[in-house]
Amino acid sequence: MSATAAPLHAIVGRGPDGGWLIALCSGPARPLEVEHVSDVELAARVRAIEEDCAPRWTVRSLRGFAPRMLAEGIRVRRAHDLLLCHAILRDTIALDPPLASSERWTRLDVVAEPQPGLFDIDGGPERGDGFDEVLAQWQAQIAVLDRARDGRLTLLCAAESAGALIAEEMTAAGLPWSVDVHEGILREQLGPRPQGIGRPRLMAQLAARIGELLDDTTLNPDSPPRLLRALHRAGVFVESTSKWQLSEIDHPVVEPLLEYKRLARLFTANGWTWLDEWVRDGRFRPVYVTGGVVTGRWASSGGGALQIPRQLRRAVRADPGWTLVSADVAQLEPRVLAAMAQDHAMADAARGRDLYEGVVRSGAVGSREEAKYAVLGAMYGATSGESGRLVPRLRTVFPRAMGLVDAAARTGEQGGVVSTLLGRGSPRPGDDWRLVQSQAGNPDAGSAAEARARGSARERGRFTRNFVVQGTAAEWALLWLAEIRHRLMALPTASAPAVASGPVFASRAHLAFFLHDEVIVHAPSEQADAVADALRGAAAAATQRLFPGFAIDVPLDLHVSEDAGEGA
DNA sequence: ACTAAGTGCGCG
DNA sequence: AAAGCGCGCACTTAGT
Repeated sequence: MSATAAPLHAIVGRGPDGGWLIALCSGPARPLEVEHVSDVELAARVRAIEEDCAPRWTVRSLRGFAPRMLAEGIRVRRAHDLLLCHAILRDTIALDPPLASSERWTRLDVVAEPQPGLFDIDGGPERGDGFDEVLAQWQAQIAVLDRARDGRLTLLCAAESAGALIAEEMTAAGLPWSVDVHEGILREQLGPRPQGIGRPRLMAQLAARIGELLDDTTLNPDSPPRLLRALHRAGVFVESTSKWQLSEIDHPVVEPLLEYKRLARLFTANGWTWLDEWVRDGRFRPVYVTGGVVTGRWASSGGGALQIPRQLRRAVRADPGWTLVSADVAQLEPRVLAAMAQDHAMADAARGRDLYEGVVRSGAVGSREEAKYAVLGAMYGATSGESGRLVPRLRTVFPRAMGLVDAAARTGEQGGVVSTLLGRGSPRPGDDWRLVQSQAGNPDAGSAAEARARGSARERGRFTRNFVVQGTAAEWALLWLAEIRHRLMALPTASAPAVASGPVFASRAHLAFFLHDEVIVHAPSEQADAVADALRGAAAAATQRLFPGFAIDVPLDLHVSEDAGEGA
């Protein structure tokens, strides 16, 4: 490698409509060499430099840069996304002062991008940054990271950027999706595809039956107010038409109504229209919005990628000669809580596959069901009901873990900010929140104002309580993803037939889906075992990275099969 | 005719 | 209108 000899390199390329696309190759401090290249030359230069020294490519947004490189068949190994890292470093409380906030480096909250392949979002090249501005922001971020006492924020920025790279790669590769299987499910559940407007046959039949049972043949079950009135007329006194309320009522209309709701959901959210719009060439290509949730979780835009109903997972099918390796973490969040709080008792309970059984063994509660309610209630801030009743029992058995979430809740209630393990900060309370709190402090404030203030304080406490756990779990997941990518890149290319996953992934095992604590890898069949090892090894590595020196089990449920259906 | 808010349900 | 967190999307209704 000639990396040490090469100067710090900046490539400045013209975007399609005259803006700038800038990539800085960072590395050890070296003289800066700026190279202007035309749009046509850009890909070739990136490829050459990547092969030469695998730098950490620094760009305004990987959402602009990565898809373009992938389309050219180029895959960069490391990157730094200035928009995403600006958001982290601006809001962190691990640094005083944090990075200066700048409008110019704040992601515009973006509209869904209907046509994958365009990259004019998030102020990509078209936003018109000057090179000096990008360089200055990069230097500001590097300076802030150098000042940090430990490497946590640096790790977080690297993981966040790796995540952004992976998100673009997964969109490019797509999730292999069988239109035939999907249509089979639709036909079986709903009947044939309706021509033009109108309900599918089985939905229409149910709607008619509901109308008869409620004595209103013009009733539209899709209208909650009318449905509620019709239910009341028929003597069904529910307060809303939600399914959890209906399911507690004993009346002949309940069954067809719940069935109607189930089918309506399938039809409107994942019916034929969804297939037409989102599945092309046997691939579902959702757009992931990395850093889209304040906790650091990903959001998605379009296609409801994060809400694929489990009943449709059967439509996820490997291509011939390929297989799907899926893995998810059992009870990630409480495991992360135990480790970040250094709670050895809870880590003991977490030993093995089922944390809830471990909680029972600890003696805190009597049954697995109770353990589940108690643990979820602890992380979400339950105060009443079954869950709220059980939470206090955990305080005596797991004082450190409970102390951590309780402290986070108190901070939030008082208007403070909390932080994940790697240093992502929670948002400050909004003006309206503070107004409500200060109004309650006025001498002439009524009891209603005080109740409102208490309510919103507790609400915020539940948010910050959950933030530290959800956010740190998201960090574990990012580290896992990055490590998976790294290990998959080390596998040889396949002898299996090439698949329709774009130039980079046609012959390589690749991440195809990610959802908070689970991944799906599309891999040549002969590499199934190697991929499974990679997923397990990556999980162990992520755990070591995030919780060095602390023993915590993070077991995976792993499946290898041709489809990603339940229990496959 | 168009938009914003409310409702309900899917996912973790 | 879940108790108890975080999301996205489709549909209806109320408001302009």
